[in-house]
Amino acid sequence: MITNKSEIFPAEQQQAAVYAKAISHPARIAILRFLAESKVCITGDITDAIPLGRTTVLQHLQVLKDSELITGDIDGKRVCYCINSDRYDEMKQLFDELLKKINPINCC
Amino acid sequence: MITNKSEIFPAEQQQAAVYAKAISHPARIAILRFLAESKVCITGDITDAIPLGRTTVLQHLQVLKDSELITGDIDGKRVCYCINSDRYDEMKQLFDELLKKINPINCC
DNA sequence: ATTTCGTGTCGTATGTTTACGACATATAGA
DNA sequence: TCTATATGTCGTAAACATACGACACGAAAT
Repeated sequence: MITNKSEIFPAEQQQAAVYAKAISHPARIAILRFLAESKVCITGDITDAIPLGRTTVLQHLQVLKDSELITGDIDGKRVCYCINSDRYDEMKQLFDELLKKINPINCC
Repeated sequence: MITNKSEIFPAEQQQAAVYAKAISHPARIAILRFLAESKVCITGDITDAIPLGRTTVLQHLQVLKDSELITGDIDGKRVCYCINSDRYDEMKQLFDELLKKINPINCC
């Protein structure tokens, strides 16, 4: 059975949905905020800052990487996770446009 | 096994995540846009406008209702789905604050 | 050389989401 | 009354998400 038909919708809406999904868990919002505020962004530090198991945090990091909102580059022994500014700006713009387009009217 | 620990995060982040989840599928973005643009917002019309089965559309409507972004009031024979302006404004504000707080820095 | 530390991957349990057909109900019209 | 229409509910299959322990690997410290 087909369990995903997302591709039949306009690309713009698909991409907005991808970003929305990326930030649809409080842990991932917390990770983004931590990355934005910290200067040293390595996995260990992130795990310490988020009250979840290390594996779970890694998983959330992977979800964020899949959405391309963050990068995870190897820096010698450690891995440095950073917010991808370009994608982040794209997300902001997509949300801005989307929210502007939807103007609630009371129809009933 | 515990499979959800969302409640350990700040309420603000939880609520932002709830709204993000609500718009994390292109079908639901399409529904919101349709509701914003149409004057007659009944289930049948929505089903006609979204290229998915009627049951699936109803399910997406239920997700949006759970997030309180829309209401679904019975209007005689028909049910009128509308965007909940108050919640919609709250979502806009939460996203705005969140996106403002996260200022990407290149740490590597 | 051995241990420790930081990291990633694998497996697994449980719950949620997406998609839809089949059925039920209730109102309006023939 | 019977039929058509609009709607909601139930069940179910497949996939995805969340959470975490156990294991593997490589670099640095002892």
